[in-house]
Amino acid sequence: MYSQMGDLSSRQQKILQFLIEFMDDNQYPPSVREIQDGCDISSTSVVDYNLRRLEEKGYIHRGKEISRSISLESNQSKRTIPVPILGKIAAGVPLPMPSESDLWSSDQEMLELTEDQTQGKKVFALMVEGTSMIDALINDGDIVVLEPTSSCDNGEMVAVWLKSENETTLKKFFHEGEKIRLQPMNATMSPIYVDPANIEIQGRVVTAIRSM
Amino acid sequence: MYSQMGDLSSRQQKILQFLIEFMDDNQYPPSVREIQDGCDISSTSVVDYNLRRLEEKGYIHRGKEISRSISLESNQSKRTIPVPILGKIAAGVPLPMPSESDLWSSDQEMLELTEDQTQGKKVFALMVEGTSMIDALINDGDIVVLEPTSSCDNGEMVAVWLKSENETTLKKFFHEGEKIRLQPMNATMSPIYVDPANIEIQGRVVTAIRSM
DNA sequence: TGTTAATTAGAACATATGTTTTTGATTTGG
DNA sequence: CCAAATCAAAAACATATGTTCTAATTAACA
Repeated sequence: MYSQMGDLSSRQQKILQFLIEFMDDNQYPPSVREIQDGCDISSTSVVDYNLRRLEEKGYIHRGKEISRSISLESNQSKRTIPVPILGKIAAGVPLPMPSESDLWSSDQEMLELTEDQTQGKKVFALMVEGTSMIDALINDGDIVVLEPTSSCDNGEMVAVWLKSENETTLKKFFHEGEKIRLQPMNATMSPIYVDPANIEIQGRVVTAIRSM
Repeated sequence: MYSQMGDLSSRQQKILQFLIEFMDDNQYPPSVREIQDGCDISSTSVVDYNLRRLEEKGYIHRGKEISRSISLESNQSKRTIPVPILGKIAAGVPLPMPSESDLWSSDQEMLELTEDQTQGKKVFALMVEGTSMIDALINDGDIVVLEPTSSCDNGEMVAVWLKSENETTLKKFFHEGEKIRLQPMNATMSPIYVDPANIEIQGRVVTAIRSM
């Protein structure tokens, strides 16, 4: 009996499912006989037969005569990058500029992000406290991921330290003549114009994440 | 001769380094004899000895009498979960309720998320088009991660299909007497009250992600 | 220094494990 | 329906592989 999923027999599907679960639980691939037991198969040769089919069809890869050398061809879950949560960001509290050592100190609250989300950059994260960033569509409890920088290009979303206001905020940055325009993410909100001497860029916002 | 890195002998360091590289190249752990060759060690017993030390010190984990069952205890970058981006969500466009097969079909735009972000649930993702979700602090280009459901508890953030308005929107759900209150995330916005017969819950929002 | 613990070495052992073979059942296509 | 391909079962085989034993060597230490 064949199944809906492409060109795999029900037994091959079951094996593939077992492979995923097994390598999920343990950190190593199962042996032929463990597959046999886990999928209620009567013989190791049947396992071997179906593994060959799975390899032919490109679902897995095997090493010859090497035990536990099955690897999933598709489900290569990408690596994650540990990102330190350095602190909290709130109106009236300056951002702590992170040092190299901060980024690697161990007993730090950590967040696991994919490379997509860090964009390959060396980043740190902050938890947003309060609703003062609401015009940047950032709410209490959100996490913003920042790349340390003290300068930026037009149109980039940055964490800006407003000296006169004693406040750190997230805005889009535009250099316009003598002034700098800080544009909220929220299109219904109005921009503010500040003097270049009054601000200090503290980081470029790479990603914002909200967990419910 | 001992090294700088904590309490590992140079040989143990070399083995640990080899383990990382080997499991990076291949998708499975090395055998004792492969470690022996890779690290120029004269005997398998020496490998075994140092593996025991590495396990004692918490660097690795091994299964008894199981081949290639070494797993790294520290460098366990968590695995990512592929999440399908099933489509776009915009005002006036109903959400496609995903079927089981949709969630596993292959040639689908994919997003890699960590287990933290999916909260271990079987989820799908949608890209937000337009600014109609701005009161939920969701902007054009954002990605929302949803867990399929047709019911929910009070206070949960859900994707709601407003039949009369022919519109899908993201709101916090509150059952209040005869009516249902849909509360925007944005505290400056007002809630709307609707008749239970007029809505259809399409998914629970698990995470929202904005990439800059 | 001498004594103990840690490490290395070589060999052999026990079995875990991939592979093959043979035979039989089931399904598929004309 | 028949023939061919596909799949399953059981047993046996070959070796890959974790483990152990004993002895030698080196490092630690007081």
